[in-house]
Amino acid sequence: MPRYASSTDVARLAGVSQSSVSRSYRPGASISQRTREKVLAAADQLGYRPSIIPRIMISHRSDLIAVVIGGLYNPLYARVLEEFATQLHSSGRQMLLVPVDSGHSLDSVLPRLAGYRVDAIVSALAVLSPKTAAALAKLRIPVISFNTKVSNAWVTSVSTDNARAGAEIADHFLARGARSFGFVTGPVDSPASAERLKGFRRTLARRGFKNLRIAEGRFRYEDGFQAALAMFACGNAPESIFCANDLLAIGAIDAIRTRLRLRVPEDVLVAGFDDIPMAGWAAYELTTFVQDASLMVRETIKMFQHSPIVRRDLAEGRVTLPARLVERASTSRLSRGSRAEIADVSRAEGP
Amino acid sequence: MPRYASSTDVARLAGVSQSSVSRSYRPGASISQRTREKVLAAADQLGYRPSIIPRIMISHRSDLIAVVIGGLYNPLYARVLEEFATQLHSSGRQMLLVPVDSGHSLDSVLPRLAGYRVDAIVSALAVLSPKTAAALAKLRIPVISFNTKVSNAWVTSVSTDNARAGAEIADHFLARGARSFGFVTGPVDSPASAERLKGFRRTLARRGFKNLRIAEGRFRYEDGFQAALAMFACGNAPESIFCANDLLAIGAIDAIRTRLRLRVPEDVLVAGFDDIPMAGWAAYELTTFVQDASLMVRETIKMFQHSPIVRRDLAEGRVTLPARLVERASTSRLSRGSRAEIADVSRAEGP
DNA sequence: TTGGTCTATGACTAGCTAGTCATAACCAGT
DNA sequence: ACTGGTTATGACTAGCTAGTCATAGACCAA
Repeated sequence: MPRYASSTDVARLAGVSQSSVSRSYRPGASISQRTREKVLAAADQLGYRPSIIPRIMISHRSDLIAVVIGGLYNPLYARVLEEFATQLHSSGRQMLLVPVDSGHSLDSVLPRLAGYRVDAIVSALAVLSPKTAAALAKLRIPVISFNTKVSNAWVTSVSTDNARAGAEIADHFLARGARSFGFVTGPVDSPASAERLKGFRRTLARRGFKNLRIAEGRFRYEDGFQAALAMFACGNAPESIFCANDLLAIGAIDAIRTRLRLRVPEDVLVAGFDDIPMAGWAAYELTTFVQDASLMVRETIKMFQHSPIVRRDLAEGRVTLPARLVERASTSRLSRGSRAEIADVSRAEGP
Repeated sequence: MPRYASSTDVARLAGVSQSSVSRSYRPGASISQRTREKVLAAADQLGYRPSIIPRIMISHRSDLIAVVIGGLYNPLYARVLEEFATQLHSSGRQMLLVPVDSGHSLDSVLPRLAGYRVDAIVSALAVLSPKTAAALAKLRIPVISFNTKVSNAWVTSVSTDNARAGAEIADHFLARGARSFGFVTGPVDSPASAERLKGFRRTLARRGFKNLRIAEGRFRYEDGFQAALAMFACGNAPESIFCANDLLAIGAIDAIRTRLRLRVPEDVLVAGFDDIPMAGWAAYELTTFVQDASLMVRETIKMFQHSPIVRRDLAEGRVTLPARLVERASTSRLSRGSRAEIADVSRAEGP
């Protein structure tokens, strides 16, 4: 067991009081050069570092921020996590990383986090049921829901304007000449996916296109692959497909090209969401929406700088950031008429 | 400031002693049903959860494990991190995530980690200089170096048998008929990359092939892309390329196909390392090596179950795991003779 | 009733650091 | 030498929980 040396141990060895040891580590404290040197020499010999554990008890501040996250297979989340770690670290706080299975609730980990007296919880991905929210309010832990709009006195949220993006891509497809449309969803309980669909569908309807093929996915490459096959299997193939995220879109492109023997973008336009690094790869050149991870994280961290009690009303507890469309080759042009025959996919398997 | 309720608060409200509150949360403790109910009701009202902070002071055990990691842009690392989080969590420990820039030293974060009295440090990616190692030994914090062979009384390591894999892929290329070879490295200070190259080069030499083109990369897609262009730019193009990781390999494939207008695998065989999800994508079908993340993490966690003092010799502090070759289409066949003319890449830009 | 056993409860304490307060040491000016 | 002010130091304490120990109360058998 790694028994850490205490300031008392150092004091004994240096022949001074514990107070002097403590002072040696506080800049600006009233201590003589001579004593400080004695202390630091003794500390070095014992491998002493001041503990912040007692301070947590006294000050009720742990500088620990719990980040509850899952789905790191999605590079966007990996990126967001790294951004969180970096920003928290540089503001002198530590990140307690708590894994959750996608869609799982915070409930089961709450007691443990409370036990460590975390200063705040950032919940990306975990479900925030009203019951959980109530429990959090009782514990008085500020919670920032990342990318999911929930909000009460103790829960605030930072998210992207998904509906707006859905509307934008609809007009983008129309401007490129597409006249039939498909959408590949995320998991049914994903509000982000639902909002993207809503904006997409509403704008299409407003422009007079009510027909929208929808295939279900769960945010993974394989789902996009299968969804594309399913969409093209029963005739009436769409000329453009908007996918709830980039992994789905890339899966769809691979299915369209390698199984259906169609071309992207000549035969089908495909767009995604997130702008993960793979979207820029030469094989895909995927049109997508950038979510500014750095900004989102910065806004999230701002959220718990000020006590939730300071906030005047709930609206202040909600931040919505725009997503920016990045146009790439995957939606550059349709070559109507030259469309190749759709390959037989009756025996379609997974990739 | 989220002032957590204390057991004394609960005791006062419930009209019992602090001891009884504490006992109410310990299964098997000597407490009457009636009292426990009173306590739990009061606790619920105040939103009380026992703090583990005082226990850390008394028992010298924080159940905190620091994981120092960077390079999450590489899906392998994201995967490993998630695995760590999950396994640590299910063994009742918490993960303190510390970000580092690739290749940076542990030194700068060490005082902070010591301040939180972490039970152990897992270092993936961070450099472990002898000086740092000495500091760690003084602090008496066990350190497990993940995927880098370092080892002294307080530092143990878990890594992959990289040289072996390099040898294996050399023979694989030879068996597929390749007679010229290229290698794309990781950053110069990456031991993993160096070992993979070493095994690859030695085996080729042993089989009579001394000529090996080497291009430098830094583990990213863009580097693989540029490395491939550079390799083919000055004539003498290799028939097979082994890349230090999958991102490099995928970048190389994209460059070979979209810029050089050559085919993979017909004109060039390409293999990578890590088996990230993208390696299995239909567009690439990349031959690569699986590192069993789950097993590596399990072995790493085992490392700090037993005090380093218990270990009888240094050899016990080093675990090397095999990497398994996954053959996919990217190395399936060369069609010698039919090789297309290499496109002009004189004005080659990034992807 | 008495003595013994068992259960339930409360008082007390270890563990460590940063801050408060009191005091000791030192210095300069008179 | 003495006063007043400054600087350096030590004693003491808050903060919270799980464990130890002592004791009060309940219960049973004799």
